[in-house]
Amino acid sequence: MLGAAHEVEARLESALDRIGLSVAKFGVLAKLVEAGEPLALGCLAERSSCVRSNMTQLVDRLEADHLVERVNDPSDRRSVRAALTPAGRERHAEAVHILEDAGREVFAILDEEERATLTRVLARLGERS
Amino acid sequence: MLGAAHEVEARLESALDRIGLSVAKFGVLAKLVEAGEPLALGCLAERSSCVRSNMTQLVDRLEADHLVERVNDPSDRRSVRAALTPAGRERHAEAVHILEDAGREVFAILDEEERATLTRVLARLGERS
DNA sequence: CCTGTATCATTCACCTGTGAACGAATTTCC
DNA sequence: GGAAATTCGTTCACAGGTGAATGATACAGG
Repeated sequence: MLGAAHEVEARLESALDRIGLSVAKFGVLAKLVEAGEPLALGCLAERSSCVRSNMTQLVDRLEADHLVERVNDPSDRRSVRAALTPAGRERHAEAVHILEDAGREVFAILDEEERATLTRVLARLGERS
Repeated sequence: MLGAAHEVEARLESALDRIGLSVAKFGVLAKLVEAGEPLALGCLAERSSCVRSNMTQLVDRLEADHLVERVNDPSDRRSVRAALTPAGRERHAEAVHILEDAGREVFAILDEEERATLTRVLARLGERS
């Protein structure tokens, strides 16, 4: 039963791979775009439901790709915030289109009612941590 | 939408962790129990839908846990087969009980019709590689 | 027979995730 | 004001996954 999720995830992963992204990297870019301002790594980790050490490495790789930059927070010298670069914003826009296409393709085989049930059921399974 | 799958998987993972197993390790043990005989690593990888290099490492860890043993195949000296140890068979049986309990708990919040739709829909999403 | 070619498991480098331990900075509370 | 607790990001060791390269074996065809 769980294999289906891996299957779908692998599809999105390989679609994003064509522009040098991954689901994890896209998640970070999307949160930065949504916020509209640089976010602290701890905040990004929390919104991504992962541990901080993971976000450290993810931002390392995004920085190596020149999609985000680390900037210091003058109001809290412990904190480091991740800021989108112009390239990062652009890459995110491309990824959105790719994911829309991939999503349509994956769910095309379901009818309207099945999609609705799936969405509702998965939300119920996921909401209680 | 995909977050729900990770949530459910994390639940099973933490349940299995109590007896020192993981979903991946359980998968290998289950395939060996089902086959009733030692299986070549390549065969195990194919049945687990993963690459061979991954199975090499997984069997490394299972062997370190003394749950399986590598045995040579006299009919093909390239091949290495994984054989269940008595401890492996026993651990598998414990895991089956744990997973049954965890599965019941997770799906208890769905009614009969929702479970049926979910099963059918996920099978359709997963079957076309 | 022997020269390719295919297949086996392994190793390596990498990506994504976790948790524990750490140093540095900030709060909190006497 | 200063000691203690908390919070920040990083580093490390690990689990689990991928793909590419490699050496050893098996299996063609000529």
